[in-house]
Amino acid sequence: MKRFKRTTVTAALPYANGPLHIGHIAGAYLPADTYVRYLRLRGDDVIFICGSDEHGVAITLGAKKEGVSPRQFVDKYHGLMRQAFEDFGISFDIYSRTSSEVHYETAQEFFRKIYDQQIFLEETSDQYYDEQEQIFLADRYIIGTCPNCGHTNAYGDQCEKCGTSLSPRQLINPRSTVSGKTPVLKPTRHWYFPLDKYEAWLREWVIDGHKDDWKVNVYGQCKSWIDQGLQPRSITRDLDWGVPVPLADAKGKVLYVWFDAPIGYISATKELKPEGWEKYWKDPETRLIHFIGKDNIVFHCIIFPAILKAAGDYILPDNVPANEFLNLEGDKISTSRNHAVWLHEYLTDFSGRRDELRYVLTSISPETKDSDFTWKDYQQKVNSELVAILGNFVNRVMVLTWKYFDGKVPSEHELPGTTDRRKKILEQYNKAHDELNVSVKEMISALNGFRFREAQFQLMNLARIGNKFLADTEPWKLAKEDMEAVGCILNYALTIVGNIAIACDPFLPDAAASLRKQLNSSSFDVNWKQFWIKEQLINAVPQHHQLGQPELMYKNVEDEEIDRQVQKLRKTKMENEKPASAVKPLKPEITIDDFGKLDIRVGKVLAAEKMEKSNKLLKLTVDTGVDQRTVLSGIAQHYSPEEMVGKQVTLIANLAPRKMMGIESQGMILMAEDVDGKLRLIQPIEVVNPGSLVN
RNA sequence: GGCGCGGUAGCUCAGGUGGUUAGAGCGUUGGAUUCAUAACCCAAAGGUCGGGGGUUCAACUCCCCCCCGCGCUACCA
Repeated sequence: MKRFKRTTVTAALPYANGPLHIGHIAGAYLPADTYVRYLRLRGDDVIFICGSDEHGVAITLGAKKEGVSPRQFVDKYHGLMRQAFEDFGISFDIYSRTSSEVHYETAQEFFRKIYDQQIFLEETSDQYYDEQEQIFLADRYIIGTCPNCGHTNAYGDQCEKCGTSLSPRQLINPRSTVSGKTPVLKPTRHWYFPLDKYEAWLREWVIDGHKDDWKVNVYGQCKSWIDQGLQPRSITRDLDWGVPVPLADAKGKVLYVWFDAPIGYISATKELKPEGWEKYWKDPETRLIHFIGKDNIVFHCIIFPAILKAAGDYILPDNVPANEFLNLEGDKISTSRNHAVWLHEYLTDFSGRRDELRYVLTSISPETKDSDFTWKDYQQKVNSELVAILGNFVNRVMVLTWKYFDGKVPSEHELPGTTDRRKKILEQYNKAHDELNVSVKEMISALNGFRFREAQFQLMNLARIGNKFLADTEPWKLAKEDMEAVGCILNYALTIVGNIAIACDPFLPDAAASLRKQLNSSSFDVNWKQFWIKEQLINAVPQHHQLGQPELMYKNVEDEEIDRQVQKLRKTKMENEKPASAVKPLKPEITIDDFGKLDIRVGKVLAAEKMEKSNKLLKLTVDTGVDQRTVLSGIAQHYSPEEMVGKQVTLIANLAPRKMMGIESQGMILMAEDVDGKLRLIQPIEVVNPGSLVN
């Protein structure tokens, strides 16, 4: 394995439009923090970079909704997230933001650097323009009727109701959300990054170069992207919030958020180390690691590396340990539906219990597949693992040492195996020692491989072995006959406790602090680094040392506490379900003349077949009375081709034809949409002649 | 529809290049114990390894088909 001098660790920049929830934490920040803490303890040169991602249309839209400026809007959420991270103990070296001055400079410099090499493509295309406000409308600023489900407030990039991804031109009756007016198409110029030109290079770097050291989910996702063929991607937008395109003739253009956001890692590093930042990004002996969620894979493994490559002399990520998603009580976490455990709320409701959340989230870390957080599970893991195994073991050893030796670490010496009892103790000691060293090695190897679940399990194993060692040697029984043996046992038990204090630091920093206090270790814990270097048990606590007072590290989570949380989630769920079943409001009034424009008539389906390569479209041949024509209809999930044949249908016959998937559709079949989204055919109650008008 | 990842005990997960009775932790049940936050320790029960074919002397492990979950992507007048 290649040796590196230093490591740059980044955690995905959270988007500044809402608070943080446990999904964010489990996905990126907790594994990153654990990893960084481990590297620091080992004495490595490491920096841990993060910050708020504050640009993009969603921010401007959110600001507008709250009636504040984008600046005020991001200030609020940046502050909130920053505080929550800090309160939770995520140990960033810097938590910056993309609205900072340094970032503007860095991002513009990047653009210029690539621009000057004439790598970008420039292209003019038609986009919707709001004439009243005199601005081009980004996809999110246009709403209209969703062509799929008929939802009247679908966004230009996606319909929130049916989840369909859209382009603005697909919307029926597009409206600007800024003025409410109908936008017009107008040409605008943008810059594109020619990803396609980097395909061969990416293939070599990712597909050949990282087949074995990247996680399969990450590798597979990249391969899928590259194999599908890469397209040039537009990297600018018409917007007044963002990093301005640094060109004389680019007024009103800003860098597209996905281009500027990852550069934020570099800006933040500059802010942290104005002088020495370059070695963390340009020295080939620096290892770059991105911690992200799976939604970010393509940006960090394909697009950003290509940009770094284009900019020249930057290092590329050595690994991108992306996690899958965390669910909550069996459902997806959803910010908009408020189905989430918010970090800042957890920290209030469970004050002083940061380790508990860290522990549970790491133990269910979605490393290989989506996982599920439940409060019941949280309670069980805290009570039966943190309290019963770890906390209890430490407490037993502390209490015993105080009881028999007034809190003074007993002498460390070889126990002569002069009696059967002592021979047995020696056996138990050897057994425990071997097992402990195996766990230590496996823990460290798991940390190196970003397998934090496994690593934490091995940490707990130390306490498990410790408990068994006490049960096997039974010092409380020996106390009546052989205090020398008791001393040896407790000396070793304290060694285990000391090594746990060292080992738990990356995972459970509060426990580590408590243990240092209980062991009163400030005079000797500088030596603890050896544990990480030797990768084996060390003599962590010197003999004759005076211990501190025992303290309980964890307390049981009571039923009432988790009941309250479960109730809270249930309540928001019920509130969410109400509006979902509501009937849609009336559309604006129209005149009889508006209605008269529509040619609605009854037709008969002569033939029906499934459209190839589409899971929603049926291709219908319809007898309209005046002609036979082809109509494509998005009903394949509601009706099979067989059951459509021979059916009478109602259609709009004078709708402008539209080509879909290579075939022209001449008309639109009318359907009733039930509250659950189910589509049902509209038919006359008796059979009528094909071509009968509907008035 | 295409592509990617996943589907192993109640829960969370291990199971390089196929090979004896499929493992761990937690939970459950029983036992033992009292130093300890009714914790710890021991033992047991519990799985047709998503389903169906195939290759093989032998498949959780290889191949094909199907089903389910998640994601990306196309498309939905």
